Amino acid sequence: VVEKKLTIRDIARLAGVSRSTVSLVINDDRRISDETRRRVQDIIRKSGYEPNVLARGLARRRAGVIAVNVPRVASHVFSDYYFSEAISGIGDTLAAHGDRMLIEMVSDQYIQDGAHLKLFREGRIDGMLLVGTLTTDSYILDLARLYRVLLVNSSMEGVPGVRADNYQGALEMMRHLVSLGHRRIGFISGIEITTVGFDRSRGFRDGAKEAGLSLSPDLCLDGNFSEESGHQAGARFLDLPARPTAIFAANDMMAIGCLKAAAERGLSIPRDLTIVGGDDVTLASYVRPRLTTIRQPMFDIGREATEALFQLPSWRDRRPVAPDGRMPPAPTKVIPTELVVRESSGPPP
Amino acid sequence: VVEKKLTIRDIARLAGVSRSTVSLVINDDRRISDETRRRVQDIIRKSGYEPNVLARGLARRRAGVIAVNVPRVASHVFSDYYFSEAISGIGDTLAAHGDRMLIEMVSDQYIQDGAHLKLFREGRIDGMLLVGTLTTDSYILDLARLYRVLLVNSSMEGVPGVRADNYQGALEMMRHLVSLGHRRIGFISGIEITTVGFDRSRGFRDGAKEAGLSLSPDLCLDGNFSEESGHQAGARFLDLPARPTAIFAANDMMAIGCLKAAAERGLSIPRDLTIVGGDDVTLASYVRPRLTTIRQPMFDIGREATEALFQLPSWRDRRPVAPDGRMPPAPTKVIPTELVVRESSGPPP
DNA sequence: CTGTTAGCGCGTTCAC
DNA sequence: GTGAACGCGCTAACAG
Repeated sequence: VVEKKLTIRDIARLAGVSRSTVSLVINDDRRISDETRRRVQDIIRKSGYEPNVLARGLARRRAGVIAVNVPRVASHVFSDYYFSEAISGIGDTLAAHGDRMLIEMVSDQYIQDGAHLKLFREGRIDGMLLVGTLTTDSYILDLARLYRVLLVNSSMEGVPGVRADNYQGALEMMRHLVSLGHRRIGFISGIEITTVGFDRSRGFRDGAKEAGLSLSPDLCLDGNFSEESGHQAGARFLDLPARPTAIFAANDMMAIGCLKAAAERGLSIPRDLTIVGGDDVTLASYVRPRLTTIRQPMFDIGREATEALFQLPSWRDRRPVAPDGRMPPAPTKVIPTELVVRESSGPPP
Repeated sequence: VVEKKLTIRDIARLAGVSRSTVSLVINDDRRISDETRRRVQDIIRKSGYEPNVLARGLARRRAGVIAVNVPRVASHVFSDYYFSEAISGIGDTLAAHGDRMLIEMVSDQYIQDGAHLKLFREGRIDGMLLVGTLTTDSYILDLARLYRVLLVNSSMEGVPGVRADNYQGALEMMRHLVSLGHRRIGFISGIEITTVGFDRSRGFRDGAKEAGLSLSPDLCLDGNFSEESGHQAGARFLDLPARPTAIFAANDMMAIGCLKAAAERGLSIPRDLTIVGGDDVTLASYVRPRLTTIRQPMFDIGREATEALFQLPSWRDRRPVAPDGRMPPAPTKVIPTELVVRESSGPPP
């Protein structure tokens, strides 16, 4: 019960032609006559022959594989739709291009070992999509200088990327809150070394400024995207002498933590207090009240990122644009977010 | 700004030895003197040379890659911890073995194209882990006859696999309900052509039999694992003249649908009605009341599956055990589930 | 225009 | 410790 390993030689022999002829047929080269082509194709089909991708990759200098790097831990924590959605978008697009997707779970050790670089050097991959990296991951800069690398939903000077416009998203959220009549809005920041966290903080600040609200330090607390940090910050807000009428948490899990803090104090949402988040995770529409939040189109981001990756010049033909050796600017695409208004936001009491 | 592509030739030249010597050094062969070894290793380290994996794979007849096939759609639907957890377990174990993980999103088209077989034939992968396949996916049988293939959390006669013991899990759930005093237990089945759905149905039936409960058809409704199907079935149960005191849904999403049906009728859980599910998805501990459920250790299953895959004989040396040509039975491992008791289950009113 | 020959891409392995 | 052959397919140059 074994399948004989067929090679291009076997096909050539069976068809009574040379190996190169078979190769030309496979690659649809027009110099092969219809008759020969058909005969060879027939034999290939019947025999179930498939060209060996390793040999092909060697010859073409192209592995036909793209790596998708996700943080080792986040794959647990974020198991929610964030990653799976992005990966679906990436996988779809890669499949359309006939490429495959290698998933790498990145740990600190992985980074220290320089495993990113190794993947390229050993010829395993043609490009790399980085999901969930931190703005402090400086090794990416060197990597991007040498190879096709693209950031998915984060940004870094000099590295190409595709991301959601969380600055604008947070700004819109602020406008939503202000339009409801809120003037005392508490903000719980996320992790500032993620692009998402950083951008939402900026959006909050500028939104507050735009509405002429004071940015008292009481109204800005630090969180870390975890439910527990949201719970703690929420508790502090609610125990303030003059508590905010609305709390804007930089992501949904923290907003859910706030919900808990509010419930513990017998507050009814949104009557007594408005709580909003960001991400639109699955949970956001299952908690009660359902969360008003900022939706990021992760599937589309994955898709766009993959397309953009293919557009990047490979290192072989990357050339400075100017005679002084300046490189062309790294292309970056920003995709709009969507404000999702549900029941957790309402006018102040 | 380019990295010169180094080959084994370059290293050999720099070290003043032959290519084979370099190869032997890389593979820690003892016939190389310490001095030479050190010199070569030094050059390799300093130059950042990495052996080309395509060439190596060609020579060794081993790609160093394992495919993980997940259903194209499920990656949305199940985005919950089921897949991400299994994949984490798989990725961890593969990394420990120095292998990489190729993720394939399987659609109907994919199956029709015979893409599974193609991956092996073209030499891209050494083995395949199948997650979320149906018991009706008969193409797997042929595949497993020829190549290293293993089912993750499902089973099929003649195909090796590692799965959770959902039969036992459902049985325990029934014992839990019975021990609380329930005698009228309604069951909402899942998709019967999944191993999980099938096993939980069996567990329900045997559990009912064990407790001497009647299996009236009123008390068995068909669901399809979706929240909506759980909602509908739950509604039918609750509108029964003699409604069950407990509902056992074959998974959590359907149990959540039941919760909704109960809420619509003003029932308080678990005082008026017990509702339990299966899977222990993230949501299960976020809905109110939190769900009593059956937990499957997906991370461990992923890990065990990967280990088991490596133990499988490769097709090159697969031999019948008996002279009559019988093949050795496909190894299967079953991992215990865990009953998670939360607030959604209690004694009957 | 059709198809062939030769050599390449890169590392492994085995006889010497 | 080395040379040569091998694994498999691609491509440039060339002959019919």
